[in-house]
Amino acid sequence: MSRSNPKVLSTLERAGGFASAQEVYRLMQREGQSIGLTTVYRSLQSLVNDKIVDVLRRDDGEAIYRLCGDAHHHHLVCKGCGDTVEIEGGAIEKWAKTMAEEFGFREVGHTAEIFGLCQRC
Amino acid sequence: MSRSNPKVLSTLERAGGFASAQEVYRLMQREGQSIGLTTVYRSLQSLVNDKIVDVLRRDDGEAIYRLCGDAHHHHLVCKGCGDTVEIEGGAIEKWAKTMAEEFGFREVGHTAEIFGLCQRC
DNA sequence: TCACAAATGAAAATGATTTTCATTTCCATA
DNA sequence: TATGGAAATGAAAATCATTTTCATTTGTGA
Ligand SMILES: [Zn+2]
Ligand SMILES: [Zn+2]
Ligand SMILES: [Zn+2]
Ligand SMILES: [Zn+2]
Repeated sequence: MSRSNPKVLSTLERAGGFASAQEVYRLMQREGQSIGLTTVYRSLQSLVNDKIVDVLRRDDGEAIYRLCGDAHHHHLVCKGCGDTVEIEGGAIEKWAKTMAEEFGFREVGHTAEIFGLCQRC
Repeated sequence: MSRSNPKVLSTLERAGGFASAQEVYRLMQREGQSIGLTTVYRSLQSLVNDKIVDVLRRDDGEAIYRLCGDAHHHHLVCKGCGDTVEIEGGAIEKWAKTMAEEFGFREVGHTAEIFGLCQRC
């Protein structure tokens, strides 16, 4: 195993605590940092092992890395213009927890997103 | 778009209603059915569009297709073995509706999924 | 300084999925 | 029945994220 390159973590933070390996890599490139894509992948994997970040999957299958302990929230996204509202998910948090307990699941996470057409669209 | 090849659906059923495109393809090959991988992918996609199957992601990113009833529901998925439980989402339905109203969104849909480790894993 | 382990990254390999495109199968209508 | 166009098919190539290889560089303690 290898240790995580600290610049990868700080870039993930700067990206809003939520990005794919490719996105972290491109962001670092744009900022003029010299790093290899391989190192980005290895560092993110190492952060996952250390439980410093979570890994989820986008709908298209790309892995996205999420800083743990980040202020957890959900999104309301407009299908028309892409406008996004960050929303509180209290009801969902409870629901996820209840369901997981009921079926004996551990180390539980969840995804939830609402999409529709905003007033302007 | 194209219509689903009926043999793909019946193979998915025979596979226990839960398999990846590659697995459906290999199964059909083994059974001596002549079909192209492309057609398997297209048929599964079409079944997803028609809401006859759900699509989820394995931990490794591979898409798995799952036959499901037409009633709206959500999933509790094991990150370890892929085992899936269909669950009721009453709390979520209400939450999505409330949030959408609050922000004036129309034609609203949502996604929600819980993942963790099941008892055996 | 030296030796050795860890870190790095370019390039190649992998593997699922999508795209291309030429061919075949259907089907409605004359 | 013949025929023209639309839909379906699949082999091969392209795509794209991710992993593996491997040679090189860097760091560190003796
Ligand atoms: Zn909008
Ligand atoms: Zn939540
Ligand atoms: Zn399990
Ligand atoms: Zn729902």
